[in-house]
Amino acid sequence: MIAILLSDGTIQSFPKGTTGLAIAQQMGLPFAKDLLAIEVNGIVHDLSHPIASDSTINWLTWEEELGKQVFWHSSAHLLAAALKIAYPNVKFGIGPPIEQGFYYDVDLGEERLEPLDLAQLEKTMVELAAKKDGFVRRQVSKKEAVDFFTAAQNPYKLELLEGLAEGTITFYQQGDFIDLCKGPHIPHTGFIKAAKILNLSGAYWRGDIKNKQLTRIYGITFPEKKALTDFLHRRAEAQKRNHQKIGKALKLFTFSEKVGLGLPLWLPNGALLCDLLVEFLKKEQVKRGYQPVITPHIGHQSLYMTSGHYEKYQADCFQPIATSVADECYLLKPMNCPHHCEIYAAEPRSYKDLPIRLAEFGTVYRYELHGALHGLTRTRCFTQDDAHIFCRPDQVEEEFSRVIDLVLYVFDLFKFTDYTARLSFRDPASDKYIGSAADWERAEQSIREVTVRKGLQTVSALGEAAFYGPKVDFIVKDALGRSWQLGTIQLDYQLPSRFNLAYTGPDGQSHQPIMIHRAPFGSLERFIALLIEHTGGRFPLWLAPEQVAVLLLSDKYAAYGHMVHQALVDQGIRATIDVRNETMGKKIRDTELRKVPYILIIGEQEMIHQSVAVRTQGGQTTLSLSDFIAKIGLEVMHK
RNA sequence: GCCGGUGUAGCUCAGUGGUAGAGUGUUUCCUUGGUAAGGAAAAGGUCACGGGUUCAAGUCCCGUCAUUGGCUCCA
Repeated sequence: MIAILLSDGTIQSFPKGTTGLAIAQQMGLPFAKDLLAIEVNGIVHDLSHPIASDSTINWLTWEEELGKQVFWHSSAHLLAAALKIAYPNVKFGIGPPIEQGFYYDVDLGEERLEPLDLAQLEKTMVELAAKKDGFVRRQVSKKEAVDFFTAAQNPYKLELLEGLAEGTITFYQQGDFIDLCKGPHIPHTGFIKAAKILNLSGAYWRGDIKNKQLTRIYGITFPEKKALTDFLHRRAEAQKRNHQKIGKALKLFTFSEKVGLGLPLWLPNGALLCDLLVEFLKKEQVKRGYQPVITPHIGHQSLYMTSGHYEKYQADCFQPIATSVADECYLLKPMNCPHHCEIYAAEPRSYKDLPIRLAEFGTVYRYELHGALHGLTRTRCFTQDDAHIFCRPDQVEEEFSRVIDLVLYVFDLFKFTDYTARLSFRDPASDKYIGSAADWERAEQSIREVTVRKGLQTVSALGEAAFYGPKVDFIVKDALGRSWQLGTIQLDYQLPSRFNLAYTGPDGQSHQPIMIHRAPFGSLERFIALLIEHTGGRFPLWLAPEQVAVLLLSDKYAAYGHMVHQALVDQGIRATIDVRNETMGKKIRDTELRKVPYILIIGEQEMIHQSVAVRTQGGQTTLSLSDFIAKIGLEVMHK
């Protein structure tokens, strides 16, 4: 007998080699029929997996994330089986579950998937699922596996097999369909009640651009039809928060082919938003000891050779700008740091001067790949809320920690509560980095210590570091769940060395400062895009391009209405007045669609009492004009 | 850059080979109103662009450009 520690904390004895399914049935669990898989000592297994020794178990159903992952992984197999019926010559790559569903990378050879085929695929999947075929696991020898996929003429699975050791290779079969797979899977296909193919894309085999591009089919499945309907509904709702749609509706920004790809044009409302954010952060940075600097949009090409940016990112820069002087070349700046390094170098620095924090809202230009451009989140021209802190080694942790405070302050203010702080370290196997291993070790260690001390919840990512140093990136999701890096803090021992930056220490000797690159917003464009998606365009009062709209019930009250409007404008409130010949319902609707925080209705009652009828999202109330002005003044001040 | 989708009025979109459409916005007129669409009229189009097939192309085919969903990249 073995002892099983159940998720409710009790311990029970079961025969050695029992399975999750057997335990659940024996215990008569009410949710036994919903069980998808079992976690044994932290590892997810099939319900039919024999448990050999004392273990801690955890039941997995659709309600658990891990359960969903197993469900979707099995669904990928179901999709593959359906594909195999429609395209007998299809060759399979990999088919993992993802955060929302799953995909399968397939090589369709000469065939092409048409949108009409997708509906058929969904239908086939549901039909196959209804057969309730079990997912049968079978351990096979490497030879058998190689023979199988050689016969199937599948180079992808053969390549995967090369990386697998004898004794670890398993096949899963449901119905007629057999796939190389380590599992685990749900008991049978019958759990899958609804399927949707979401989209198609190209995807390089093993993520390598040098490899063949396969067709990636994204899909999602559910244990109930209604869950699929709900999912599609939520998705459609999320799409309404798309920053490009709202940006157009609220006249925030636009793009013009004639100006150029990925070059945003800020309309008055959007420009106001930019200005307000810049003004906010400038004030905040003054409080925190930053000094503003301004640098040109171009710089000598050689400047970027010195920094190393040109060597690394030549292809991602706009072509160098030639002048009438031979061999003279300027680069549209892809980064602000080299300029800031030269400002640091402009005068001799003492250890007493440090830290020096140079801040600039610097606009940079990067020639992003055509296919990578994406609204305001990926542009070829964007403004970084950039600053570079030059400090002594003994100041690194303190400075780094202060920057974290600033980033968190900003995120908190804008209610970006659901972010990931990613420690981006180098991949020791890669040669894309500059600088000594010792510097990197020191820098990564510092970042680890500071983030731990700040109590920041972090995830680590190897290979995500900048070429000159490790960083902490603050990542936020958009309406559709795509991740975008906003804030970033980067530690850099390399540029100070490349630019020969120095300060005189207490010992009278020359020392090299350490640089911290940081940007709480990251880029204004991207930050605003995420702000739009998070607020649905309903900005906090202090940021709303139009804060108050004055609506006249009829032109009989025009004189009072204009007086109210002017009083608001005089107080620095962004107010408009609607004098159109329209019904009140119409004016309110139009104003609500512009997501104006406060609507003032002016009619006879208001004129008599020198008051305003205030309509907000929450409801309506009547205030005296002066009380209203005082109220929103306070609201703006407290953000 | 690569793989799919899409491109029709300022905006949102319908239009499966036979005279270019709707809603909304704009302009003008009527209506003078109490919390999300009052009524009428007018203006508004090189159906992204270029080729091809056809008696005939917004519609079918090819190419280009843009856009969108991904892949790759992201200092």
